[in-house]
Amino acid sequence: MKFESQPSYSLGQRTPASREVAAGENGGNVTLVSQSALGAINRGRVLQALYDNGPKSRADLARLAGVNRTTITGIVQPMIEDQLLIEGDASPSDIKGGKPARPLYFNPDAPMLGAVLLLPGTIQTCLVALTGEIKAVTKAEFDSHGDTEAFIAVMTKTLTATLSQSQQAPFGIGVASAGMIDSDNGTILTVNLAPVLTGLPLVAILEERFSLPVVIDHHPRALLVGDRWFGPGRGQQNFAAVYTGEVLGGAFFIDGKVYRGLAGSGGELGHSVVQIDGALCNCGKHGCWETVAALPWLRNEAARMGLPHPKSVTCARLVKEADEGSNEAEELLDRYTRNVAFGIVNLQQTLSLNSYVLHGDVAGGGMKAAELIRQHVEQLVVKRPGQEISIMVNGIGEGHTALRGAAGLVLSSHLKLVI
Amino acid sequence: MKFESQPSYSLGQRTPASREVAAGENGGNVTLVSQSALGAINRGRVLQALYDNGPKSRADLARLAGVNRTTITGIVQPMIEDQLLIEGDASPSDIKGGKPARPLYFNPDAPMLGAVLLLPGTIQTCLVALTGEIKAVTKAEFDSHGDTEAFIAVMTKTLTATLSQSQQAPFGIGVASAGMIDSDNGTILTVNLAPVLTGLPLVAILEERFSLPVVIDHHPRALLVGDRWFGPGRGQQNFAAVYTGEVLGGAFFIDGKVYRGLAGSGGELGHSVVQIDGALCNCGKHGCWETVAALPWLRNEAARMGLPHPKSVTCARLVKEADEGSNEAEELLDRYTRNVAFGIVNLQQTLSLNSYVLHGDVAGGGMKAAELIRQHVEQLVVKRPGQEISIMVNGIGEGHTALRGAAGLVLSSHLKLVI
DNA sequence: AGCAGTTAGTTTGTACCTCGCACAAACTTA
DNA sequence: TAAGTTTGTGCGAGGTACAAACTAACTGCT
Repeated sequence: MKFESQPSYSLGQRTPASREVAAGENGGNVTLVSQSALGAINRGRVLQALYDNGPKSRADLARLAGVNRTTITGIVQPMIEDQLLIEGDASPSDIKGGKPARPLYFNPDAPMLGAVLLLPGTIQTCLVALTGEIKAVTKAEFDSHGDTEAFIAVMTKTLTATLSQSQQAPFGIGVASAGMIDSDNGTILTVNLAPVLTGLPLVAILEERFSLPVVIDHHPRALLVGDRWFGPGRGQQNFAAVYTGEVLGGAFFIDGKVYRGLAGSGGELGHSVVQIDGALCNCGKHGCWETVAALPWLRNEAARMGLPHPKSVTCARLVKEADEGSNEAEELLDRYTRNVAFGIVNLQQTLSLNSYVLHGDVAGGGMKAAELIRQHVEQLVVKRPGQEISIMVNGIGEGHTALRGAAGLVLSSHLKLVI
Repeated sequence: MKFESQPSYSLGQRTPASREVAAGENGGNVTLVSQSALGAINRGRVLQALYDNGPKSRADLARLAGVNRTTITGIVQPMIEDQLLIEGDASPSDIKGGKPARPLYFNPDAPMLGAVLLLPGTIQTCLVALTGEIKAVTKAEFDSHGDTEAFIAVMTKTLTATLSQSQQAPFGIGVASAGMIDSDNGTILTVNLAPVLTGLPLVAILEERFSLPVVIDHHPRALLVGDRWFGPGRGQQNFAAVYTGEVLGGAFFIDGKVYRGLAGSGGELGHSVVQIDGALCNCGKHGCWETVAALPWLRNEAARMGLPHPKSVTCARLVKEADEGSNEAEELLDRYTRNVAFGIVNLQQTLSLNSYVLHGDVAGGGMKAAELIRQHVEQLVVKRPGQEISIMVNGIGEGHTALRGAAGLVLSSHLKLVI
């Protein structure tokens, strides 16, 4: 009676409406932790430790988690029987002798994760393996100003095309979307340039059509999660993802949890002020970070300085031209990275996360841009003894990071990592 | 065998070294939650719900926490027998009839909390009742540049004088200190103007002398905790405390937890940049928030504008003079509050906490200053539907809020609110 | 006055979780 | 071959929350 279609250890519901349970808050302000919740939490933590640290024996996991070996056995055994985990070949013994350990890791044939990237006019879907490998990519376009039914039809068709390429059903579907997202309620609030999506309860729709758990979050947060599970943020407990491009955005991983803020806001860094009464921003205010560290500023400055083809200037191009000996490019790159640094400095002074992963245009500048930014940040931040700031780059094709992040959203909610 | 000198439900150890347990991290990155920890967590949450919501019956608590009534009974009964809680008189029945509820609340005769406020040259100690009432205040001075042993002697004497005024031992001792504090290790890193404190492992010292659990944190964080337990932040899950004066500082309460950042840094808002290449700051950088929203700026501007007695200008005085009809005061007040607002705006864009409690000079300006700041923030922040920002003032004598906060630190760690 | 209906709090039994102990299995070293 | 070491597994103990069923106490209707 241990193995029905539902695994006995119930990592995450396969049914819809898991969202309400996950939310927890029931009008009051505190919620007690029940036994079963505790079990789910601990099972999730074991899996996360396994994921972050690579194949590990039961004994290692016990040491890592600071618990009894028997506890790990109890947690892990049903997962092995359920084919989620597999036992590797015995690794050589310790130098002092002893029974050789049997490392555990995720079964390569375990279910994958469904991922959707939703940008104005385009849908991209794929399957992501637990290793981060991306498979069965399907792309489609939709009319941003069209009919809701039409959009849902395209969405369903695209996702079906992807999902049908796998034997077994995925653990769930993660959606990364541009615009303002209410991740608590699973609805898209507004997307500039794609009015058809306004107010769409996408999670409910997809859960109903595919009978799988569905999660949604906005684009920068997906990048963050992608970093956490499959990128430079793997295994880290505190870091921020920073996106630069036509707009600026960010998201934070704090104390092992994605920070969402109230109603999923938070991380709207582009419109923090770095220049009181500075240049006018798209948002109607003055001196936003976005006015000095996004691509429009870069194009403007390139034009002002007389650089060639200022309209298509990017960080990557500046780095290349600077390497080829252009002083103007070098100078502009320095000012650009310094301006980007100010936003990171303010983040550092506020949250002191110490680690930052760059995405978008500035990530195109690679290690050179990252190093310049790091130097500027170091200069502009108040030093604390023993504090080291690291700036990393996620240079993977941007769509892929977001897709992996969408998959990571599923992983996070499936592993019940949020208490 | 249920009631030894130790209560059977073990809310927090009375012995030292509880700190190591609380820290949890054991080299690895995840730690499983054990049953007993779960019990402590839930007991803490019940007490917190009780504290935040005032006297409540078992049934109400169960509804509030979303658990079974029997669970609440099980949690609450030993505490009643242990005299921590008491059962009030039966309150009138529901309109539909039914057995009248017996509200529970904290026993007024329950142990108190020891509190210490440590500023350069002065020590202040007191006892704080669970109601927030402050008793047995003792003050002393010490030589900031003197001998460590001498300081410890003064400290011990002062604290002893306070503690001896209570029949029963307090739950623990909380210390709020100026300067840079490593709250994880319980040591003072550095205090400008008081070199004698540099590197002092104060928590270990006090735990050894008084055999009580001791916690320490820095001043802004104590203000935050004071707000959370005894001030306008009571019952809130997300808010920030902002301190203005000769310097600026802040601290955050995020998702029901005090945010500390790595090694207890975080919240160093004074040196976030609001004016790229702006005025030179004490810290050696340019355009820090502190250069436009702290008292030195205010004095400077007052002098520049020819206001009377510019060296002693405060927010409180500006409000008074503005109310008496001074246009210059009105104008300067507006600019001052606008400058303060920028820091809050950046915080809001980053963390989206929505609630802010003011302390220090600007709190002296009372509701008028708060309302001005609120208006500026509203204007400068990117609006999100349904989002309302509130600016509150904690006008209690500043020392008292910090002392209550120090006591609140004990309460937080005693109630094991951090998972 | 008596009874049904409603709510509060308790008793009892059940299920779940982690832990410590003891033990078999498997390997190294001497 | 014997001793030492490490891994992984039963088993019982202790702690925790929950559901069902019960008693207590009050309201309102007849």
